[in-house]
Amino acid sequence: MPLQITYPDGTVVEHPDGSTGLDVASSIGSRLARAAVAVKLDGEMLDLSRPLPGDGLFEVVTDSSDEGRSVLRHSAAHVLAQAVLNLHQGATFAIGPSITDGFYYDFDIGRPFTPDDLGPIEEEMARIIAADQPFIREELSRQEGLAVFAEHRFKTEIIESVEGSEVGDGKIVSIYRNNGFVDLCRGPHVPSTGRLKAVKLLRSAGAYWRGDENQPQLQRIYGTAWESAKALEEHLHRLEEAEKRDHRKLGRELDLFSFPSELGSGLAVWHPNGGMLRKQIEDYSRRIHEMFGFDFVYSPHLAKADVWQTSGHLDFYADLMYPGMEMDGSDEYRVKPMNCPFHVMIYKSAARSYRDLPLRFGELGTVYRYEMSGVVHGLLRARGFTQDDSHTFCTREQMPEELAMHLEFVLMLLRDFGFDEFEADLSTRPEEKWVGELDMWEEATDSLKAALEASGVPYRVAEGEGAFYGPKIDVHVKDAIGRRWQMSTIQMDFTLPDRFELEFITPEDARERPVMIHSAKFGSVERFIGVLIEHYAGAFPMWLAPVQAIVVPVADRHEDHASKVAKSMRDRGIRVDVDAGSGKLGEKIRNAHLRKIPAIMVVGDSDVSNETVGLTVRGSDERRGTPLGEAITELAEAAKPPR
RNA sequence: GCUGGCGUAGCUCAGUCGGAAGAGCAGCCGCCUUGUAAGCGGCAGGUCGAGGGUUCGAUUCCCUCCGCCAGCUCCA
Repeated sequence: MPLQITYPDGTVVEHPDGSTGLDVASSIGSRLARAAVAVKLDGEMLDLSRPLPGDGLFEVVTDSSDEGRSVLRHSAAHVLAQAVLNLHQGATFAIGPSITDGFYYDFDIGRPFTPDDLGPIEEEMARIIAADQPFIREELSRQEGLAVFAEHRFKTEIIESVEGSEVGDGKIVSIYRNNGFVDLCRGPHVPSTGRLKAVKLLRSAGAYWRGDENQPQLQRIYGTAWESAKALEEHLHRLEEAEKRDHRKLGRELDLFSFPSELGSGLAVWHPNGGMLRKQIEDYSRRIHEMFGFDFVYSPHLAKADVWQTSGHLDFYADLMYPGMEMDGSDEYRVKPMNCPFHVMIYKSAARSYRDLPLRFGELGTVYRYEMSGVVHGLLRARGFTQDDSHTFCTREQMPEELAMHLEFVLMLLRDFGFDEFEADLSTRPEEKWVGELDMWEEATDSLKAALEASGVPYRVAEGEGAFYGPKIDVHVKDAIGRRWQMSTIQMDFTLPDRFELEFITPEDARERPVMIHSAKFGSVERFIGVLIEHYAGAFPMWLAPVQAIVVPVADRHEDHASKVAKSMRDRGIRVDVDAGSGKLGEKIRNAHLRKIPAIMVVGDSDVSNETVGLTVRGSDERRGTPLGEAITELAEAAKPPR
């Protein structure tokens, strides 16, 4: 019986029984066949050399598609394993998947890899690739599989744990052989090792078996593979560019902040430039909170341990909290990891009526969390940081409208900071541990969903990933180089009002519990600034730039005039510096560029006599002889915050 | 927390197989008086992350601590 093969354009073409993916691809075109690394039949990926198992929708997976690269990388991972096993007597191997932009493989060679190990492994891989060994697929029974990998405990464990979703309901395992090397693998693979044109190993690191710190630690080697040397080059170049944006590096270069080791890990100090940047951001936060009807509150940095007991933090969050402080004879105190209990106290400070609700308490609250030492990472993961935190207390009836408002709020804020691509996660009720009433969960989840639908933000539902105390929305942004960052969060809470026995008086003079919405719009101010620095590569829009303009006198005799120009700019609210150094003009211009100051104003003889400046605004050309008043008006306009 | 790699001047980095610590930039002082990305000369700057050990002698070797970097499922 000939196969009825449907092409992506809908045409159906007959192919003889036993035709392979490569046969079909070749019949379509030789270029396509050359670019092919695998095929898909009804969505299932198959090796090129495998006879098509039946009729279906046929697609060619080419080497420069995401799926194709993933096949390349997976095959490269096999070659890596082959090389390591060749080179290291007694080595065993665990898993080696393709990942975004690369691949890795986990090994146990009885010792860690050092950077010096990578070179020889790469050479061995090059040898295997040059030999152009074919990858051959075989299917074995579970028993046979266990026999083949009897000496490799991790492979054995994988076979034993294979679920019904795997090949043949888990009764059959597939393996790939090339030249004596055998790996357990679902496939598909490229036809032969020679198809790997551009492979590079990047680094080694420890990694726990199955990601579990109670399991043995394996040694992982990371690498990357691309369809061509050029694509590999481009990728390495992108890595370099990302490195240039590193907020820790830019933070030092632009003199924004530092992490003095004397203070301890994860604790930042803000220098004047960073302080100005941060002030602009926090001022903006206050303005927009006020706009959306939030009240400002303030709370201390520590509180009695009892309150953390009541809130549940000591039961669920103690690992991340700094240990208690006890003065002789008095109560134990804890530094705050969150602001919620304080805002709850403010709620409780008076008898609340339904007429008071919703109550929205906002605070730039600094919290401290003892993050594991290995995860501390500049501003993006610090141990002391400030949340633009709010807690909204409202009735159940008000909940949908409040949630929609919170989402509108965070989207406006993120857009104002130059992010325009969003993705949201809607995390729903966990299967097992949860509190509150089922219909309340459903109502809240539906409200969050409705708010997301209305906003037009694409979202995915993270089934069961909500906290035990309520569903939530996390908003992610894409930055200038396409990376995804989690920023804002809007979180329902059905447990704190209970734990603290919050009440309000209803129109019927009954007592009822309010519900509570936690929300952090920046997430953490520190982290947000870290992301902003990387997004803008340190070249902030003018309203955020610590120094917005610099006046550069051409020679000493222009310094008085430069000061006057600066003064009149300052009067218009522009943050301006004068470069009164003794250097040449070129040097001062260069320094201004390095400081990423948005506007440069050069003043020389003709400018003094004509009341003009040589104006260069970032992104546009120099304009010699611009009238001073015109320049100032223009810059004052450009320096205005979005709201 | 765990594994590995690191820690030398404010910054970026040389160097010492155990025997007097270096460069560039930045800083300071002079000269130059400058028109859009580095003018020239000089000076100063380091308990070689901290503590302990081995040694005649430690920045170098060993141990502990502090700090930094990468990674620690994107599941054959």
